Amino acid sequence: MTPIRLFDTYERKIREFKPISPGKVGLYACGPTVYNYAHIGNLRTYVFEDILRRVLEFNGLEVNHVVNITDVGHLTSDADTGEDKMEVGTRRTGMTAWEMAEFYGDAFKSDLRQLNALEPATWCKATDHIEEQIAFVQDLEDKGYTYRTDDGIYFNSQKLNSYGYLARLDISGLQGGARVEQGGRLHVTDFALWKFSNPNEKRQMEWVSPWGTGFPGWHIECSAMSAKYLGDFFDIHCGGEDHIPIHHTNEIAQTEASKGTRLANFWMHGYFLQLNNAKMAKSKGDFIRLETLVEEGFSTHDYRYYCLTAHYRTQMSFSLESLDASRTALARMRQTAYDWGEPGEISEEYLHRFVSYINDDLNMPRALAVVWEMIRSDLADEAKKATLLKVDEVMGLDIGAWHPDAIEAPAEVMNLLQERELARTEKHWQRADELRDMIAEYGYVIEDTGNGPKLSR
RNA sequence: GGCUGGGUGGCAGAGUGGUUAUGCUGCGGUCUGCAACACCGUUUACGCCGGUUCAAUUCCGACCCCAGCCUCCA
Repeated sequence: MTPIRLFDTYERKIREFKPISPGKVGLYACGPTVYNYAHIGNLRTYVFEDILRRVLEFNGLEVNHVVNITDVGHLTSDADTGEDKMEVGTRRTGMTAWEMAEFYGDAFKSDLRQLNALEPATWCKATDHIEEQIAFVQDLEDKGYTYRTDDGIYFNSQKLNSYGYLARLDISGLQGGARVEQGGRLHVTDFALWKFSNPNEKRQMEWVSPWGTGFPGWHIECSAMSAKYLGDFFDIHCGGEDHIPIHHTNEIAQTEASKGTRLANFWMHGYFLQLNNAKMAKSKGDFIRLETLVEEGFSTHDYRYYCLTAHYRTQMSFSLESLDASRTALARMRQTAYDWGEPGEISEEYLHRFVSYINDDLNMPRALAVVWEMIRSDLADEAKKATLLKVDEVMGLDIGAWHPDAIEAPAEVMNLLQERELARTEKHWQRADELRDMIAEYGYVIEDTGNGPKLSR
C-alpha cells in the first residue's frame, strides 16, 4: 500500500506518517467554543479532520478521535473596554452560561452529523475536567514555570528556549507590535493558566483552586485533556490555521514544560474559508451557517463536496456561485451512480490512483479528479459503481444511499402533465409546449425521458 | 511595523523545468417534435520586473497585491 504522507506544521514539511503504536492513531482535534453557532468556515476545518480520519481508517488504522468542547476559559479581553464573550452570549440569548454551552454544543454536533462527519470516540468538555487542569497547572508551578499576578497564574514563556517554534515566532518583533495592555504579564507571549474571578462580580462558571476561586485559561484544557485521553505524546493534533501562533504554541509550551514532549508527532491545520476576501468572523455580521446554506436551497452534502474541491492547506474563497458548481457536480455524480445499478468488481487501477492521492497529504482535489476520470472512462458500469462506492468511504458523500426524490406534485400539475402527454402522442406540439409552460408556473420542470416525463422542482 | 503563507483560464481549484488536472459556466455539436437530461468537442491561464537554463507558470532575487497571526477566533 502507498505510504501515508502528511504535512507537519511543526517540521514545516511533508513526511511519512507512522503511528507511534503500530496500527493505532491518537487524533486530537480542537473543538468549538460554544458561545455561538459554528459558521461554514469553522465547519470546513471539521470536514478536513473527518477526511483525515477516514483516510487513516481507509489505510487500515484504528483511530482514537478526541474532540474537545470549550465551554469555559474565555478570557476577558485585556483591554479595559473588552467584554467576556460568554457574558455577551448569555445577555444575547437569555440562557445561562451552562445552558448556552449545551445548546451550542448540540447545534455543533448536529452540524457535523449533517455533514456526514464520523462521530469522535470521545467528546470532552473543559468544565468536566477542571481537576485535571488544576493538576496540570500545579505541576507547572512545581516545576517553576509559573508566576502570579493580580488576576491570575501565568505561564512564563521565557523559561522555554523553544517557545514559539511551531509558529516560527519572532518574539522581538511581537513586542514592538503589541497592541494590548500587558497587565501584570512579564512578557507578551506569557499567557494565563488560571484566572481569578473578579471579586466584585459573581461569575456563572467558577471553581475553587489552590490559587483562589476562578477558572482555567483557555490553552490548558487541551494539554490536560489530550494527556488524559491520548497520553503525553500522541500522533496527530489538528485545528485551524489561526491556532498556530497562539493556542497551539501555548499548548506545546505547557506540555513541553510538564511532560517534556512536543505533545503531538504531527501538527496539522485546516486553512480558512474566505468570504469577500476576508476570513469569516463571528464578530462580523456576515457569517454564514450551514443552515443558511440549506435555506438557500443547498444540501449539507453539497457543502461537503465543495470542501473537497480545495486542498485543506489552502485558503478558499467562498461564494454561492462556486457552491452551486459543487451542487451541480454532486447531483450529476449521484444520478449517474444511481443509474449504473448494482455494483460489481472494483477497478484496482483507479482505486490505486485514488489512494496514491489521498495518501499524499490528503490531496482530495486530485483524488476527485481521478474519480471523475473513472466516471467518464470506458469501464463497465458495475465496476464504476463498485469503485465509486469504495472511494466514497473516504469522500463521505453518501453516494450509495442516494436515490431520486419521489416528487409529489399537486393534482393540478399531475393533470396538466397527463394532458401534455396526450397532446404529445397526438403530436400537438404547440399545445404540449403551452402545458409545459403552465406546469412551469407551478414551479416544476419537465424532463422527457425514455420512460416518460420526469418532474423536478 | 514584525512574523507566517499565498497570487493559475469566466468562477472554484490542482499541478508541473519542456507533453499545460478536475468540476462548474460559456460556446459548437450529437441526441430530442422542441426543450431539458446525457454524451462528445472547445476557448490567448499561470501578479510584475530581472536572473539561472537549450527551455520557467514551475528554480533564485527584488517589487506590487492579498490573507492569517501579533486581541476571543476554525
